[in-house]
Amino acid sequence: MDQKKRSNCPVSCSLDIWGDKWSLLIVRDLLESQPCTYGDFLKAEEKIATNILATRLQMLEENGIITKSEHPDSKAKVLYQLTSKGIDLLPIIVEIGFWADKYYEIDKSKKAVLKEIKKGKELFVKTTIQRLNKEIVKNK
Amino acid sequence: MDQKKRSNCPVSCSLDIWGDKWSLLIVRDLLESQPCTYGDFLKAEEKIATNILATRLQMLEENGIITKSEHPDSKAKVLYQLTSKGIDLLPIIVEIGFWADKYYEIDKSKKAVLKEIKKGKELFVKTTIQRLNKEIVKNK
DNA sequence: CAGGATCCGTTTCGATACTG
DNA sequence: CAGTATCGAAACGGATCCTG
Repeated sequence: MDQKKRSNCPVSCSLDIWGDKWSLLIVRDLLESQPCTYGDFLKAEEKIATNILATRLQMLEENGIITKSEHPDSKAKVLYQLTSKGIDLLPIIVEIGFWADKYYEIDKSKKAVLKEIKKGKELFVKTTIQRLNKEIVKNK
Repeated sequence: MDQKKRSNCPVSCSLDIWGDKWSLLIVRDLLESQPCTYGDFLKAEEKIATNILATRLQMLEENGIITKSEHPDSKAKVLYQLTSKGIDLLPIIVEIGFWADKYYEIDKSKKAVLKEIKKGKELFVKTTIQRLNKEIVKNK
């Protein structure tokens, strides 16, 4: 909401997401399987605490990266999903993937996915962004 | 040094750098102007505290992202520069730049640079990585 | 029962003073 | 100039408790 006073450097602008471990993992979870519930995030293997999760979800919403909406079935469940702005983070996550793949032992299935993406990175990024954007509308 | 026990997810692997505000800024500074001294980092507009800077430089060195070396002129000065592994972070920083440019008001000069890069991203990344790698050897 | 607020001991941050 | 030491403030994170 209140745009923090910050330098005009691109990196500096985006520190809320990239300068925070948990925000990064939330974005990753959403890019992999939208939409997610509060409980879905808690299930992730990195074990985020409930209060930390709540503050990060709020921050990401205020920054226009994600939105909340009701679950069609039960009011109790809340669905979180990326906005277009959030979806546009995909190319960055993909590049992080390439880098990690080069220097660390990563999961074999993830490795295979990255290899496929590399063949046609531009196309993959473009079509995935389109797909995710379409899915937003569906759940409106 | 001691590879932390961590999930094999690419994002999870690289949390030391991307999950920490200061590490990210250090990498940015180095990509913009190698090599840097301790004092150079302190001069950056984000005002990092000396103890924080020290811990981050140590961590980045342990992770093989940067190296320390003596200044040719005076022993008192220490030069920090990226390794090849660190230089390979460039594509990620570039993507962050594109994203920030799309959604935030960024510095005009930076905006112009990004526009140029966009025209030939692949080439820019490739030649810049080559240039930086050559410069490492020079200062050995 | 899912989402999330509250409490509280522990860790980390970060500003400044200080040392080699 | 390149770092350590100190110390109050802030953030973490785990358990538990509320609320619809």
